[in-house]
Amino acid sequence: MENGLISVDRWAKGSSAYFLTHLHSDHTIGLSSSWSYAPLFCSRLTAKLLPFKFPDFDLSLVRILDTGSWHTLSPSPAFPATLHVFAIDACHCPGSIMLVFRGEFGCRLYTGDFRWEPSCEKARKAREMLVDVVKDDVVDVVYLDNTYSNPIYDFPSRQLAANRIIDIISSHPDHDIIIGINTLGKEDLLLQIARALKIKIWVWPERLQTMHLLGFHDIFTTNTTLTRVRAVPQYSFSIDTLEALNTMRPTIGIMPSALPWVKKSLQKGELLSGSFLTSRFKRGRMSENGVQIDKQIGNTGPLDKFHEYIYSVPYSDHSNFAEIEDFIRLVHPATLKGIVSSSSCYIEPMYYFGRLCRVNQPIRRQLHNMHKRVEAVSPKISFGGDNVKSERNKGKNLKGKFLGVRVSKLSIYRRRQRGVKIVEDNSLDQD
DNA sequence: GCGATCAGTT
DNA sequence: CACAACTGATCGC
Repeated sequence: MENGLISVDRWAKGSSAYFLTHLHSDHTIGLSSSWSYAPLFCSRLTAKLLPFKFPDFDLSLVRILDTGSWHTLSPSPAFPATLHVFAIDACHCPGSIMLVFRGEFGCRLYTGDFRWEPSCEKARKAREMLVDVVKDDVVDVVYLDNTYSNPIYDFPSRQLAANRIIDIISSHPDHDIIIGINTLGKEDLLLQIARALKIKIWVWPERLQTMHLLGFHDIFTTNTTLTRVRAVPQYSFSIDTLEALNTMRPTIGIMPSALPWVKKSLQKGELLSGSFLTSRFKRGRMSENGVQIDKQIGNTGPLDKFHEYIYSVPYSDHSNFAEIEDFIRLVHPATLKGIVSSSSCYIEPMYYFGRLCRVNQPIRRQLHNMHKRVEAVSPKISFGGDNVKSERNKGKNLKGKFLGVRVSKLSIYRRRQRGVKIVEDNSLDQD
């Protein structure tokens, strides 16, 4: 397999520069404390958090990409090309960025994981920044966070979901509250809860350290006697946990996640015809006045009750279908590639968004026609993880058949790694 | 011990 | 069932 000049969220040897969009573990497969192949570019906040995840990481490799300005890598023995890169807040988790690259290969945008809601001020600013960056150029390729690039995925803004969660908590004034979170992300949700209910929030000790690194000093605590709201690792959040807790004190759990809600719709057989939840949230989104709608949503019945003690609220850090569509319309790239391909609901992004691309239109470069396209002798860039099924998996599947075990077709495609390889058109390396 | 991969969990 | 994100077991070195 070819290695490119640069890699994004991909940590195999062979590139001259590596880019990290954010610190979730599905984007750091292959990265470790002892990794040292080449300089690593990331946001300031990611750089700050990096040693916490990888304690002995060689920090002399780290290069900060502040958002809002171009950074240039000039030719040198270590980096044999000129590359311009621009980082923009992806609003996915603290430190997350999307990246615009300009080089011999043209202009390419790697979204990383992102959520840009129209109602989010930070996202609006990021969006303006992107408009400014690409306004005089054509984006040749968008590498897209296509996690939910299927119209069946429709869920409300994080603001609406947060309000729903706050309502659930305030309607259980005598209950302890457990909220499942991961090692990074959903801080805004917890902040809003703390602010709205004027309470502190318990987190586990490592998470408190993260909160301190993120600059939150007075909101979180590791002292259970100071608050009835606790954010716990999602991994330790289960029906059993909640049932055990309820033998001690009345406790409810809240799962801030988009998917159980999809599941619920599926169970009701309403998914394909448009679920009641979908239409409910659509009404909310179409309204001009978000605040009033918040209350409407918040006051609706226990539609998100998942279990006797558990509520599931569709709080997602990935863009929903409508937001992705809006994003593609905005960027209007020549073509698109998904960075996730393991989903059973996966549909080639061009299927839905191809009409928003320029593939069938004349591509006219304007100001930044920096170069002619050189016939690539070899791929110049290789981004992200590859999403090609491995020989090993194929073998495993065959074995399954041989033993008469019914192996899910999906298992062949199971890939946890995120990201994509970027190579020159028509020069895809074969595995 | 380390990294890579697989299996399994919410 | 699925998803993203994570933990833990296992294998090879």
